[in-house]
Amino acid sequence: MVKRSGVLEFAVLGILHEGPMHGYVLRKRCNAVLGSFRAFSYGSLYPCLKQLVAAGWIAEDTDASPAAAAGKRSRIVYRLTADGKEHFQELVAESGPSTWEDDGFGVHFAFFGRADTATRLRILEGRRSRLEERMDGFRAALTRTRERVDGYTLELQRHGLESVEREVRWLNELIETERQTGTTAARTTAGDGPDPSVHTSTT
Amino acid sequence: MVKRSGVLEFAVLGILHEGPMHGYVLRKRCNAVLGSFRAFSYGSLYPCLKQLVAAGWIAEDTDASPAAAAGKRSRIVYRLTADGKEHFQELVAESGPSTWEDDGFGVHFAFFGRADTATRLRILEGRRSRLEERMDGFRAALTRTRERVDGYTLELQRHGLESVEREVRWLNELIETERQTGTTAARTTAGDGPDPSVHTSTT
DNA sequence: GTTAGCATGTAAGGAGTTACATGATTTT
DNA sequence: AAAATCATGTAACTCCTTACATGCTAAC
Repeated sequence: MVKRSGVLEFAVLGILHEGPMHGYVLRKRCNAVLGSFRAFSYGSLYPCLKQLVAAGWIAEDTDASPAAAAGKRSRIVYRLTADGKEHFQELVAESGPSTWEDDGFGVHFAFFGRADTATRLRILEGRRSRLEERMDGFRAALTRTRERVDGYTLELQRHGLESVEREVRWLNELIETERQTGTTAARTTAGDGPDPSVHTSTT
Repeated sequence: MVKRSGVLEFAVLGILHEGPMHGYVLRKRCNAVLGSFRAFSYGSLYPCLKQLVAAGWIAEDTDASPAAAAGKRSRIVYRLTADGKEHFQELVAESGPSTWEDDGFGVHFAFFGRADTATRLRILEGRRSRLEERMDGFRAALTRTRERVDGYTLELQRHGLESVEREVRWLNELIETERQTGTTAARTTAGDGPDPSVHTSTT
């Protein structure tokens, strides 16, 4: 029983908003969108797709193109179901711990355009308070160990602290923008209606 | 067969350089040293310790303190063997992929003081070239998708790029220092002789 | 006609986590 | 004597990767 869920599931549902695809292109599209944050292998993608079908979030249409018609192994085209869209909206709005992790946040953020302003604000603020905790941790470590640790550990902690501080400033800007305008930074259209983002395109 | 290796193994061997300890304090010390980069649970620590014993990198001494002498479950004190020290030196010098990962790098860096200058330089440069690849990835993504993606994805990529650039600058400084002095930033004593770093202390 | 790349999958394993079980020792 | 916390472990599960197996189709 190889259960599957989490970040890959989320990404698949997110990508499928662009329209029906079969596994192969889905993975490419996925790795293109998530860019440098995460990459998935077929070994996890295909089993994940099956799970999502079983759960009812997506449906498979065995390719109806003329080329298929024989008894051959036709390509399977996956599309989002209504339930899947709904489920995705729940996931986007979710503020569970995984969202605050580094990985999880990158992926979540990649589909931010599909959440509404209130959700976005909540997620951004959640992430920020997580980072603030980390900052405290760094600062505590820095004062605690300043004398009895070698220069490298110190350097690492300093660099870590500065990175986190930078990200907090970034989040502050985003939160500010979000508060003022609600919808300036992006074309905001939550999960209904025609796609707010890219459709599969020639690359 | 629950195999174990990698970053936890590395951390355990690193920490045990400070002196013999039993599992409980080892984990605390570990999470203290690795601070905000990584935390381990007992569920992975204890099995890992057994593996390390089986491999001969560490040895267990059933606590010889007077309190134990009865038939009770005495606390097990782990100490590094000579083989273990040797193995750790190999691991520190290792430039395998996991070292360039974010997680792996933080942990590796935390024990940098136990590697020699040449090794340190190699690792720092390896990390840097990894980051440079990532930078290229970000830049490519930024130009590729500038028009057909919503503002959030763009923001994310920009922030990501800047973070990586910052880290590259940081690495450059470290590499520079390392090249000039070899041993200014830290009290450098590679894996022999008495400990270069902290001994178990009251906290 | 054979390499390259499209397309789908499975089996085994890796590196951990959570939740649970248990018992010893110290503090209040 | 009850509560906290020290101390050691196991079982089940998570979520993904690698390596493998397979077959189709387009390009050279």
